[in-house]
Amino acid sequence: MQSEPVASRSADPRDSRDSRESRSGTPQLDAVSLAIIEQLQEDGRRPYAAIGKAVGLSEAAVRQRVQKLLDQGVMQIVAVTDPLTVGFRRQAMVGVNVEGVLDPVADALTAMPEVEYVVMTAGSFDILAEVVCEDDDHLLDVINKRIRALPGVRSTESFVYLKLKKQTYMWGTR
Amino acid sequence: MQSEPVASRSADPRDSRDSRESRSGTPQLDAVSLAIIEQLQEDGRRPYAAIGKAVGLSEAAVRQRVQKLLDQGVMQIVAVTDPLTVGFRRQAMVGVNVEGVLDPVADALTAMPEVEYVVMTAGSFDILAEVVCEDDDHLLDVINKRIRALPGVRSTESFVYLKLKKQTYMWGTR
DNA sequence: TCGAAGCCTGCGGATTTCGCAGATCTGATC
DNA sequence: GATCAGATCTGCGAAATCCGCAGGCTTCGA
Repeated sequence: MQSEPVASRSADPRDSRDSRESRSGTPQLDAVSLAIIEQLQEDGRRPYAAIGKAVGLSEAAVRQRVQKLLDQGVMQIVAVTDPLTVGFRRQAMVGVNVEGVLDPVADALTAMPEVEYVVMTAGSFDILAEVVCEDDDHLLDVINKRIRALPGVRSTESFVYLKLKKQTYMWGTR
Repeated sequence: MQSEPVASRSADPRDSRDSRESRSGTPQLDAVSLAIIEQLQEDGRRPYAAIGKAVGLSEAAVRQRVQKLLDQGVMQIVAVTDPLTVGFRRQAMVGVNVEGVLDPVADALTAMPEVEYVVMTAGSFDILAEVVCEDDDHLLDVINKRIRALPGVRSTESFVYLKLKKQTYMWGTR
């Protein structure tokens, strides 16, 4: 989860227990957990026994691993849709430029229910945020009154969605 | 199960009856189906009986509706993760400017396995594409050798991800 | 009026989930 | 090297869930 180089993985006395965490707090996943995730990326409701057969583990072991992955927040099993199908008529990606530290702005964006996706980036924007709204008024309100009003926000640029062409969640399956 | 976009729906002339389609080919969802989707956005593995109790339907009815929603491609139930956690070290959003028609370029991007997300936008980019790669070399290769090489691509701008702050799939839950 | 289609309910039987106890393995400590 | 603690896996009933199917109700058009 961190852009930090993983190079310095020396003998850290602490990271013995648990599933070995890097200093960024990101759990280290072994090949079996990756295989389980891959199975669930194909079908989030696949039975544990079927997954177990595919990855070479018992049903109970798969169940425990899945539960742990969910608890740790490594993955979530959810229904995804095209928002346009579900009644949200306006979506946009908003590029944000920030003065000073990024985190307060990123946290404020994260707290907004209309914001589905927040990522800090390197490039001509500091933060990219995806906004899902019901109509133009709503979108305008979120961008102009709420996002641009945040302290530290220097400027924003919006990209209104015209058509969603692809949406996948299957890295690992390739 | 398919890497097919959730967005694209088959404009089949036959299914005029069915659950009533608008001319965009998008199935019209009633309040109950929306409520079911909402339940599954909270927990993709929630039992049908529990969903039925929440939306006022029998277990079998929920099951049939869910199956239909999946078949129609309205929603998918999948595991989602932060790719950085799962071993993909470099991600970027790529803004693309196109000369002429957009669709050939958008389709070419959609066909690339490293591209997870493609959307046509209004604004200073014509297309936004999210790229998931294993390392810097891979990312560089995709952006410079593959994307920029597409016929019709006038220019691109990349935003390398530093940290994913938020990722939700819960429209309707608000 | 009739038939077809869509959607719902109820109901067993097969399957899956769930909780738990015991076995195994690994690393840390002395 | 002996031992202990923690984590993980397996096996196994009991409970819950999933699944297919038959039947009822309603709508719509011939």
